[in-house]
Amino acid sequence: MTAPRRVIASAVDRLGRAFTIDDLVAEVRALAPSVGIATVYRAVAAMEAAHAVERVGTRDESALYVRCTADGHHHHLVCTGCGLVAHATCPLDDVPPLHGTEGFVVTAHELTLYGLCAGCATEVSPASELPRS
Amino acid sequence: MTAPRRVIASAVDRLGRAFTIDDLVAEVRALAPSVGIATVYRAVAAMEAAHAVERVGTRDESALYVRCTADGHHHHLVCTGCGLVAHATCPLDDVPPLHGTEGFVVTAHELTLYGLCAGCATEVSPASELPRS
DNA sequence: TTACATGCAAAGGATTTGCATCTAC
DNA sequence: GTAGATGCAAATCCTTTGCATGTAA
Repeated sequence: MTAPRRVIASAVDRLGRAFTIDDLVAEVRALAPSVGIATVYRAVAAMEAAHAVERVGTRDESALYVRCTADGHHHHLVCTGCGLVAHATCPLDDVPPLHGTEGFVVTAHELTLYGLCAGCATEVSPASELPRS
Repeated sequence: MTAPRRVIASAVDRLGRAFTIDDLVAEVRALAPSVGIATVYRAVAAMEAAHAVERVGTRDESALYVRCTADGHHHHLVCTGCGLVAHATCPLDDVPPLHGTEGFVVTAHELTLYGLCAGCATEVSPASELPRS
């Protein structure tokens, strides 16, 4: 575990919300200005392989990630106002089969929930956007 | 409605499965070799705006699309073996709240189901992969 | 006609990689 | 000492855009 990796990991923790590589680079460089972009990309790839972060889509042509604190099968609830992320249990666990499957055997699914967090829900402007993919 | 648009639309129909722009360009050029890549990108963007196709993720760094035949809110079931796509009703319609939301108001969700179609489920090798995002 | 579609090539932008150097263990 | 990490710059590759031309209505 090298110093840049430590800085990157703590930057992800400190962000506490969905982030792009650019977001993360900015956060990292606030503390360690010399860290290269390639290093951040490589660190995020490693964290993704280790299930420490998960890609939840795309924002402005860039990959969007969230820190994955929960173990096992779960999903993410992303606030479209501020990017805050919460974990949610899988609502499909209780849903038996699936309609319209036409002989399909479902082996996996991807689910991301979007909404407004308690803070953003009470604000005036419903905020702009966040993801796309 | 120009000739290239017509060719592209029918190519999407003929594919009948999840496709990348490259897949579509190949299919289009089998019939109309002179069609430019930019035209395909523009046509797909128009079809996406018209809800005729939907982006369901990424495969090999390229956007992955499916043709959207159903109206209204629905999801897609993508065969990881052959890319065949089926439509599925939303299994979350029946699921009331959500656990672990911590004050979140859910306004939208993205769900894509993966599995094996009837044909691929009976084959020997479970096939490789398909999406990523 | 008149606005929109097309094709080509160039541009843009995120992400990856080569390589020499450095660092953790 | 050695494998892996780093940083820089160059390279990749998907996607978009400028522009002159073509085409549908």
